[in-house]
Amino acid sequence: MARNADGTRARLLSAARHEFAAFGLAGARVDRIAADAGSNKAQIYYYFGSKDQLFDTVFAAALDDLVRGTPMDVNDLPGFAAQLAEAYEHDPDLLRLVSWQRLERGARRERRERRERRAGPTPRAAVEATQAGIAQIAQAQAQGRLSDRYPADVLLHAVLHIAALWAPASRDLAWSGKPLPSAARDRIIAQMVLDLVAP
Amino acid sequence: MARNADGTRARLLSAARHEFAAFGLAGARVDRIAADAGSNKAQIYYYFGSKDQLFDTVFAAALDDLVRGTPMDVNDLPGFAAQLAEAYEHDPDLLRLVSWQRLERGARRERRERRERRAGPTPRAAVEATQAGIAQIAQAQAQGRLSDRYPADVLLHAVLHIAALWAPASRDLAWSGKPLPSAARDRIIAQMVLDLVAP
DNA sequence: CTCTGTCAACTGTCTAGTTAGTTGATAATC
DNA sequence: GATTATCAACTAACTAGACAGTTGACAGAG
Repeated sequence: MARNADGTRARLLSAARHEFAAFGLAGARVDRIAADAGSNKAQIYYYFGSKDQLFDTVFAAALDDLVRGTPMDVNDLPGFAAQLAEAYEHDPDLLRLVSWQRLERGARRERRERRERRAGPTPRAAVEATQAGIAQIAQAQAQGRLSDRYPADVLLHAVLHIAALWAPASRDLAWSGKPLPSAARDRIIAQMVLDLVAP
Repeated sequence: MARNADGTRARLLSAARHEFAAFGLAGARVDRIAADAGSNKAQIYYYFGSKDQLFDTVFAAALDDLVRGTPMDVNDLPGFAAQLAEAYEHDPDLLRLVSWQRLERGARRERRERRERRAGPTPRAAVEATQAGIAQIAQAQAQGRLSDRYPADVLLHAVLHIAALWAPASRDLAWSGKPLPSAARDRIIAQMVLDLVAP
């Protein structure tokens, strides 16, 4: 086997991303990740330390990628939401990872676990982008370019969730199942956001 | 220990509900459920057949309770959303169960699992209520009492998600963390729904 | 030679599911 | 009304496999 540290690391990360997205932290199998990456289980511990740390690394990378790849445009929140929806469609693992992270690595009391498993660190780039986004929205509201019916953080939160409305991880019983074309979906999402932010 | 089949079954269900809400299907421990219920592991298999079936039972009961306890009022969707939000606040396990169900029991391809674990059945009462709700919304739209900017199923879907905006399982990085009073939260949710449904 | 990357095999623990047997209530039999 | 049979409810102990994490050896590159 050719020696290639960066390549192995990247293959492990990619395999871990798929595995965690599919099965979550508790359901993921370290052996499966190693096998999928064409590597060895020991490599995972060599490179990432533990299963939990591997998950945190995968999650942080995914979120940072998303934030960098789909920057918020405060002057076009409807378009931003539509772009997000397309990112989610293009990579269905993304929102699943987010959901797993909320459920399994969030700040819940975790009544009693073997090892005190503390919540994972939040990815720096994503946190900063979010804070900046809230500030921009607040400013636009102050200038009357956006409705101030809602607090800025609530508004951003709502926009992010509306963008995720079509993701498989959001589907509920109200879902007819008939697949809406991307363009139509984007139009609906943009219109909904417009309904919320129009001054 | 007094013998009480119904009581034991109920205690097991309640313990399972907490356990599954906290840890999900893969993370839940059958032994813990039995211990919490003050019962025995074998009773779980006696009453429910398997861990998966126990989860499905818990989930169906939770969803049916919710649907029955918070019926949709097509003439007051904003109020309906606010009521939902209060139900979610009152029982934080509810939306966690829904999230776990989507992630772990949904119709995903499940790349390869030991046993062919097919997706769980959808609770009858909830499905019927949802279909009825969509029909009512469509009718109200046809009569001009609700905006027809959005298809009826999309509208209901959006309303359900907006109601869940404040649930811990939805919190993302845009979340400031400062707890909004229930009344203020309900007002915001109702306003958002109004923005979407006003003709 | 030595350091880094790699891996097969191993370990101790955990876990879903099973089993064989016990207990208590109810009901039939004398 | 006492004795016995029956069955549902219950339990402790067990099994077989799965799992996260470890080790020690080995190989290629500088």
